[in-house]
Amino acid sequence: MTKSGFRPAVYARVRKIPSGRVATYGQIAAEIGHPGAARAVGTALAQTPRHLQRILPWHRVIASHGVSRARDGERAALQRELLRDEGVAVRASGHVDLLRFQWNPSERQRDGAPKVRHK
DNA sequence: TTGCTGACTTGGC
DNA sequence: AGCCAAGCCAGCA
Repeated sequence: MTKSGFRPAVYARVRKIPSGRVATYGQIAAEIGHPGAARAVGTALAQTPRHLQRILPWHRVIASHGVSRARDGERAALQRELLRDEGVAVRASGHVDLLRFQWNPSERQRDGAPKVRHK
């Protein structure tokens, strides 16, 4: 395959992320067969065409340490708001508990109310 | 082809 | 806990 179609693959994958769950850039990259291309995934989303921006749940894609680095930008603010609205707990610092909210393609359902493990 | 850029990741301080 | 430096990869001039 001469043309991997990296970006289209990214968009298709992101669109499958269920509400109330999140995925990391590295995770998306690995899922489409390009492990290590986390950075490229970020670039792809940054260059998302207008017609896709409204149907693409870009806010469900976060960095491994939490919400995108641009936490001072409007983007991050909106992202936190959208995620929180879907039931994802976003801390004030912007980081998310991936152990609870990270989307695992292998496990169907499990969305909406992730089990809170009490110690 | 080379070189630079970026919504990243990991490891070390 | 947060900040810095190096390593990765795809897209574009």
